Amino acid sequence: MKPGHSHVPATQAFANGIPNGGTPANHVTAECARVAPVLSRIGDKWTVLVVTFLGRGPMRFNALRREIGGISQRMLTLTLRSLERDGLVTRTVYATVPPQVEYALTELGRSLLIPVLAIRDWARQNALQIEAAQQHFDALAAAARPACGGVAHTGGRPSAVGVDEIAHLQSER
Amino acid sequence: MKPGHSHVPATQAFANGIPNGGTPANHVTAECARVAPVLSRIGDKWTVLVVTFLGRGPMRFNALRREIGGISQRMLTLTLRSLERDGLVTRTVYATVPPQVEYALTELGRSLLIPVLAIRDWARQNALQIEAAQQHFDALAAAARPACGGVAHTGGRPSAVGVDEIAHLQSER
DNA sequence: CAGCATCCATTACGATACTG
DNA sequence: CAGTATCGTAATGGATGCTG
Repeated sequence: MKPGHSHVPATQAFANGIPNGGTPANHVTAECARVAPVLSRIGDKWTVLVVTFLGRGPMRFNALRREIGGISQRMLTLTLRSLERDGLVTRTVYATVPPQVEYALTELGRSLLIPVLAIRDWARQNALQIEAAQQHFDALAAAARPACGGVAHTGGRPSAVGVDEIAHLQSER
Repeated sequence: MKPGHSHVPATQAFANGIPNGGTPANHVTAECARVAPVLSRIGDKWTVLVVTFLGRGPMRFNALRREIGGISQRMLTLTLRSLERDGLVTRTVYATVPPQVEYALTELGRSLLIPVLAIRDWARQNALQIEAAQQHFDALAAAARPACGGVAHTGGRPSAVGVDEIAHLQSER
């Protein structure tokens, strides 16, 4: 996600914070208020991809674009800007004709690479197991829903986060 | 969230001397297609929080809600459902009055906890450095942008991402 | 207590067109 | 080549009200 969100989960907690109610969560929420935006960055659609690609070495804009494959120019620009802003990548402009811009991880960026690769590897290793779990879950959900029989209420599933998830990609036109 | 590259020609060879060697490049894109949804899940607004809290032990719905602090019921439900669907948490209903539902990490969920905590710790350790980088970046951006009357010199950079978020940079005070 | 359903605002993202 | 500007759409997520 973009770093734009003004609302971090902690605001409400503190607004409601009863001094006597004694929620043990105070330090936790304060902490995650700082951590949350970083996690949002990690989890947005392209950051991890970009960082891992840059982890192989410096790259120019369109090279990155081509390598990554599905990213729009806009999103690559935005992602790189955010990363630059966070001090995770450097942007070096060579005043040539045509212009060349090279992106590279900073030291901080390389340190991020380590846990990021760990997550990626976890995802890689457990992707099949997760898919299996999903299918199992969906099968049970379908069985538990006596939808058939004529009355089809609107839609069936909200599909907000859960069931859907596999769709929506424009390949090309 | 999911870059379902249905195509992505495997035309590219890495132009930067990547330690890729003989591995076909399309392997990478196919792989990240599987990895991407997992990363999206990780990066959504609440998953990491929920997983880390559950990492401490099983918890009931409203306990979780209270602990986390800023989460709406809807999002907690949705997040837990997704996690359950992915086989990362179990949901146990006790047929008491009033009903009790307990959530706990599965084995898979606990294995996820490891890299997730690594990321969280990274975020924690580098939050200040990132904030500093952001302020530095924003300062430069502001300096490059003449707010009034001045010279509109080329080189005045980003207005795309920057402006909108400096205002909201502070999460809580 | 746990949880769905509905409405609604904000945001993310892709496509497209234009610039230095 | 490497962007920027603008638009439309889809997804995200909060608030509220209803259920067993």
